[in-house]
Amino acid sequence: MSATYKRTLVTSALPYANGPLHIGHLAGCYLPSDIYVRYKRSKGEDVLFICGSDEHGAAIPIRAKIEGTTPKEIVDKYHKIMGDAFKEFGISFDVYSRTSKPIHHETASDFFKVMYDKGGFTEEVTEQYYDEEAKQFLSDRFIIGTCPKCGNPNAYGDQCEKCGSTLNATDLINPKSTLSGSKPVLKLTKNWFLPLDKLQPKIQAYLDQHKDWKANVTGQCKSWLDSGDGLQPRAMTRDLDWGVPVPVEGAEGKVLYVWFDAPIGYISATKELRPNDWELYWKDKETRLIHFIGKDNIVFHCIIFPAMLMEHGEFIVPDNVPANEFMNLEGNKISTSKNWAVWLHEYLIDFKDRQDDLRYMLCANAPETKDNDFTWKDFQTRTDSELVSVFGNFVNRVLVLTNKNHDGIVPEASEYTKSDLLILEELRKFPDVIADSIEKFRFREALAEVMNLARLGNKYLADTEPWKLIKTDEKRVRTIMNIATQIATNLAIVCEPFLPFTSEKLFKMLNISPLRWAHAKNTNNIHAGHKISGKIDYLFTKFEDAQIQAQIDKLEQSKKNNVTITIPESKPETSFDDFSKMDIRTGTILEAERVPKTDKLLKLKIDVGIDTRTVVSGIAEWYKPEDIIGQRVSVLVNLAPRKIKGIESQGMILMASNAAGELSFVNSTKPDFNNGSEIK
RNA sequence: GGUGAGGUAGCUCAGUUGGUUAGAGCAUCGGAUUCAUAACCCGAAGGUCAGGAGUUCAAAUCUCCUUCUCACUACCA
Repeated sequence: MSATYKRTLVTSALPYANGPLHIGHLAGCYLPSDIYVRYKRSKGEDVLFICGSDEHGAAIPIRAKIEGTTPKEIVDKYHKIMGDAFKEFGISFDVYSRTSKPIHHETASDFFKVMYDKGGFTEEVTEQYYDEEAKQFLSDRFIIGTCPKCGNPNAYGDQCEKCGSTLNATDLINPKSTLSGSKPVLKLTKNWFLPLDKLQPKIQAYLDQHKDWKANVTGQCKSWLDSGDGLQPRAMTRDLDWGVPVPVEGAEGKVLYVWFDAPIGYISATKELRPNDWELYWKDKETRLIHFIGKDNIVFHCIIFPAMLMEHGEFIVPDNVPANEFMNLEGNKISTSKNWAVWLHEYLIDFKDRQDDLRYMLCANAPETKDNDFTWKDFQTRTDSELVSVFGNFVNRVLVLTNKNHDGIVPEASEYTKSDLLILEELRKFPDVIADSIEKFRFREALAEVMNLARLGNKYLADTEPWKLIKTDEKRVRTIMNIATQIATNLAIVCEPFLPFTSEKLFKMLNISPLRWAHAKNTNNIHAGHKISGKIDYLFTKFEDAQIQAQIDKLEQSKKNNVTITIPESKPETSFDDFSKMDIRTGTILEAERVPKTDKLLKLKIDVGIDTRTVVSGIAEWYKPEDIIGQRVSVLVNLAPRKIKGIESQGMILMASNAAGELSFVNSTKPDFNNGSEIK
């Protein structure tokens, strides 16, 4: 299929510039794309590799506000950290751009304009809050007010973090702008929507043409198309001042939705790289467009972006989106906020010049078909017993024998035995086998084949025993060592996409310039009489137990530290009057049972002194019903009753919540306090 | 609860459209060997393919049910 294409455009998901990169990013997206691109380049194919930082979206100004700095400082900081980490790990982007660049603003803006002029959007006018002092519309996150449901005075416009309910900013009582503190006013605002509902048949047809996509990818697309009412219109503009301004009259103070502008970043980065012929890569039917992403991005790359490209009209659409699943770490989900991660910039310090060891592990154990687990112990085992013992050892045996018996000069092959010819035949097969796996995006399989080539070499040496024969039949040994050296040379070629640093090192030790993929089919890449480097170094070394243990300890530590990391800021001042409106009493749980068909809810019967009442509470994740009978609790008793899952809840239990989101009962510490005692 | 993806050897994972005796690496055990980083090479053992029912000459693979894990989503007063 790829034979009909003249060139390939490969993109990697634009990482969001509000935090550093970890091994999950590498394993899920950047490493596979890099392997793919390096392989294509080695084959001499026309390929571009595009990436950059995603620097827009509401999360960045919010983070800036929290850290007391500007959005620009945030994105500058992380753009550098991420770009450096990619470079250090050999992720060989042809361009690493960023969406804050003028060229991107211009490209995204034009893209929107073209779609707009064609009537590609529907307009919808809604009432949104506007801050008259700051002179801008407020996105939901910038408004706080009293939650209409639980009375929490600090609910955000999109969600009340106290009761968890999803809100509209207009639902809030006493809304306040977090920008100026002033009371926002309701103003009509217009936003532009991509009518995905109307585009559904087109998207369906597009997906139907790509039955060869990975199961996890098609599965998720299907669930969007088939669920409920199918696709829904989605707003492509936001009332925000951080991003690409909407290039339409009457759109002052609006920017493009971050998910509209981010994938266009692929286009603007290509423009930046190839100002003269970028269109060849985006508009020519003979270009194959491939997006490497993690599973969290599937919907945007398989549905929304293709829809945008189709509606714009001039562009080709993605031919494949080989999304990976997630990588877990030591049995737990990787989490930036919980600091449960192996950070790339830290790995580079702790394990200097050992990028290929990590590249190897993350590819050999990549989450290609399902979520996988990374453990440090496994990492140590696999590098020790595979990279060191199989790959490195084979190369070392060849080089040491050559130096010892042949003064470092590659000996000539004279007569091939039958088994020699079989080995050479095997050797010639490897590049195609490996290539076939890479073309199918099966990188772990491809890497396993690379290792099999090293195994072939080890076996050949074990079978022919040149160190014994050297005493009796030097001529035969010369042939054997010639073949062994050819194997090592071809290994240097085929390992390059996966282990670029190792490949370079190996070519240096062989004292030849790097060869390309097509050469790997030859069995005489290194000529008799060639002098290899006198300086022989191990390609890989084992990890010390202490090094590995230190990493495990570091993670354990961050688990503990994490609890104190994020303590929520104190809320605005309140009055005693407001507080004394709350009627909080001590109580005792008499009965507890799970609410059917929910994960978190327990139905409780509580004696609060005044009466015995039913309370529904979202604590099932932390407490088992049978364990909390007789538990003393604090209950807000004058909260308006509310029906939850058909059960009327008559109050609310007070819970302490720590940084990890765990809940704990709050109660009076003297056991003989009677139910119904006031808490004030 | 809804949707999607999964459950295969002690561990980490392959198994393409149903087709001989279900594979690999690591770990384990035995053998051989010393050029090599206690490395390599040969061999053995190890599986009721989550459980059950069905379709078929034939099921890890297709259908249904049950169960568990993960992601998104709903539920949180």
